[in-house]
Amino acid sequence: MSGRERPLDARSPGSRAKEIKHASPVQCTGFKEEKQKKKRTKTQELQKSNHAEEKPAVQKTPKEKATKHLTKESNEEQHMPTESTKAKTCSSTARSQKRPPRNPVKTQLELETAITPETPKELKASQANTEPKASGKAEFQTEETNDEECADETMQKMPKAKADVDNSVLKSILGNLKIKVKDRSDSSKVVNTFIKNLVKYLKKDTICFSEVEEPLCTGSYYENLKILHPDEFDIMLPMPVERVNIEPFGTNGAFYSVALKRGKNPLMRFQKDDILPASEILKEFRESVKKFAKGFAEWTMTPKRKGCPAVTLTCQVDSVTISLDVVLCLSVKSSWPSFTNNGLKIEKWLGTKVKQEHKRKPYYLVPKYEGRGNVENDGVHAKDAWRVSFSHIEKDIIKKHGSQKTCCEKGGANCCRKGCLKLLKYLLHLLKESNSTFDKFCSYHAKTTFLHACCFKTKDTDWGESDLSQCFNRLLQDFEKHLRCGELFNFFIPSQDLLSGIGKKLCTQLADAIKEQRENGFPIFKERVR
DNA sequence: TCCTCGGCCGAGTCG
DNA sequence: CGACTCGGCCGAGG
Repeated sequence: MSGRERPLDARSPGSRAKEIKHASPVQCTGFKEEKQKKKRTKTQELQKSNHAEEKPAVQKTPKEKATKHLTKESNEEQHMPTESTKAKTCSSTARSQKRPPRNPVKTQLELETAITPETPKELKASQANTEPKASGKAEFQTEETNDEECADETMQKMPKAKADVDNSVLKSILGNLKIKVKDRSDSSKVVNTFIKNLVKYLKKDTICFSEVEEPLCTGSYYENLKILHPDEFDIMLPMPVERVNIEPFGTNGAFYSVALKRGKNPLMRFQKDDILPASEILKEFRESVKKFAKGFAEWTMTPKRKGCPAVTLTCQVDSVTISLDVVLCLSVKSSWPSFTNNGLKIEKWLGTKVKQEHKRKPYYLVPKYEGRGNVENDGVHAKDAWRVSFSHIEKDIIKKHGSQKTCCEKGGANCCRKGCLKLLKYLLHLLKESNSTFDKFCSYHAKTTFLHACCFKTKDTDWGESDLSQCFNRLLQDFEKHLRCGELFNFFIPSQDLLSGIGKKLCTQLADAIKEQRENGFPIFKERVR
């Protein structure tokens, strides 16, 4: 895909907006083990000596816990603007195409037992239950239907039993998608070490990038949405820009030409004719990373890809090739571009306060363009345009996805939102693998569909843990609808249609493929297991 | 149930 | 005094 995500803008928090400085994950890498040991013993000591007063590690009683939470929340509110955010890029898409295919799912007892024998039929049958009889319109109407038709429990149980079957199948698939602890540990160690040192290097040994801020870890790995292997990492390195002028590049509101207003920003040296040329900055950044990476023999630079904002490096960890996208971006702490005004419609889902908090965060600009770099627009080359990114907001929303604060927390009800999204991503991944003409679709399409769906079905009870199958099917139908009408608007920038660059025919094909899977009990999931 | 990682904060240290 | 580092705690996930 060619880049397509777009973030919006946010009102700047004033001065403190930045401080993403403290300990980033990256910081505490190498010492982690030692640290943790120490930590543990220390904690024990503390507990013994009961020196604790408030925050001590003692929290044994629920009461204390509650107190803590409260404190924390209030802290959060106060520090809101500080929260680290990340922007994500589309790079992952391009990357996924290039990455060596790996077999997704390994056979697992769990799955086999769950799926049992004559899968297709059984699944199909069960599915028939979950779905409304006719077309896949509003699945949720099933509920109503049920209410009407079957007032008595037995009737209600029937569909439920089948739904349970579906759920168990899907859950076992989700189980297979989990990342193993050791894999996660191994790869995060490697990545964190590299990034930590890269940032140090940029700060101390470069001029242009000396002001780089704490890394923003974005992308599915850090959203706990990564499936199968921890093999893709997206790290954004923000450069603060105090005052900038941005002018839309093109008409969809996702791309901009950027000019620094006067000041002593180290990037100023790149500015020509009131344009901060993305291509040159990216080039310089790439050089710096390259220079640094020479000291890390295990990491290999991958060739530059046109229109891709990331500098990608790969590293072999055990049998897995990890790819790390490092994206230089501009961090803008002023209000989001006006194209975002009608986006991020999360009021009914997460509330207006949450929305306001998000909009006070900075937004990011990544050196990414669409189409040919030579295309000119008001004297600006496309390759020098920047695309807005709101990955940090996406990450935050996905982490705090409940309409109730306690959703998926201890003591709160669990929902199946993340499960649904993981399954959708996985299905898309498999379909792409089976048919290379689907290359243009990417997981960002899945994520965007999901976010829109959350705004439509806003209650946590709309995504009950036990309704996984129903919710997943509903999400798939949403996706199909978007595909059939060729419209999937950027969640932050509604004027950008993420499907606009993809042929209508292709969209329809994908919709058909998904429908087929849905109606036949997802044979593609099963092929993987056998 | 216990462990690891990521995220956040405050204390401590350095310049 | 501010910038940076370290250590501790917590939640999510496995």
